[in-house]
Amino acid sequence: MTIGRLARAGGVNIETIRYYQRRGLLATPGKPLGGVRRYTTETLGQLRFIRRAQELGFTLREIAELLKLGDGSCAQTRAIAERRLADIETRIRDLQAMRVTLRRLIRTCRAGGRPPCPIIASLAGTE
Amino acid sequence: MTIGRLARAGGVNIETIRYYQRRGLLATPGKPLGGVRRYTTETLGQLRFIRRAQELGFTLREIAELLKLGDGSCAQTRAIAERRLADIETRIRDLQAMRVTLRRLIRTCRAGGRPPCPIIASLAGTE
DNA sequence: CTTGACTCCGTACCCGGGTACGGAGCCTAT
DNA sequence: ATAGGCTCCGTACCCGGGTACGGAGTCAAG
Repeated sequence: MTIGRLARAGGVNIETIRYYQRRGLLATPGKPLGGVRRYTTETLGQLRFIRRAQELGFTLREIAELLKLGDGSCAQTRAIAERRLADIETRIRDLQAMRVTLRRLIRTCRAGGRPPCPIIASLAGTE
Repeated sequence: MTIGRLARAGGVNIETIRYYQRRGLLATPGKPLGGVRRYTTETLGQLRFIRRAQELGFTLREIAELLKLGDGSCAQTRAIAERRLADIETRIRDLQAMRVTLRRLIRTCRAGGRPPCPIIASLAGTE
């Protein structure tokens, strides 16, 4: 399979595949002297691995680590996953705090009369 | 107050202030012909406004809008806040879905015996 | 009136995750 | 055998939110 077909099969841009190769996430197959590189379904599997891992919030750096570890060290893999989970939980908490405050501001704003707008007032610190 | 003091008072880098000026978030006071620009507590207030809005998840582009609207249009301000809130809620849901999956994988991994690692297997699609 | 700290300004660079461009070479169907 | 489509490769650019650098100018305290 050529890079174009690989890209379509994986649902990504051709340039994204080249980018992953540069980042060391995908191997670049040798090309037959002035010819065109060929990819196998193994590469497609790796590409899908990357996309699935991204959907779980792993960074490309972590995905590279996971791919390097392979199936070998369950404990190290789990450590990466646990770091990612901790980070996700922090982000959820931060966003929930934002949500609470925004909801309150919007509610006050809807209820309130004319200016000063409570949202602006709150941001300005002149509440 | 000079830019350095403004930066310290606002808890940001000097370069960040210049950046906000370039982005149109902060006005650049005129300078006295070959002298040094002076800032007032009003600018400090705007700077704090920006940081507070950032903490609520507003982008710099939105903050620029909010500052331009000022205290005038409560309805438009609220519309921006509602868009931000909707976006935050989407992000929370996405992160919660990631969390559920990661937790499950980590639990399975901890429980499981030797390879294949369930985390890797799941990402590889060979579950 | 000099020294040291600060400011000004333009420009370039950082991160992460890509996307775009363009000329040259290859490959396949007609 | 030639046209069209694809690939290769280097390089540059995008987004958002900044940070860094370096030379020249300014300002205040000793």
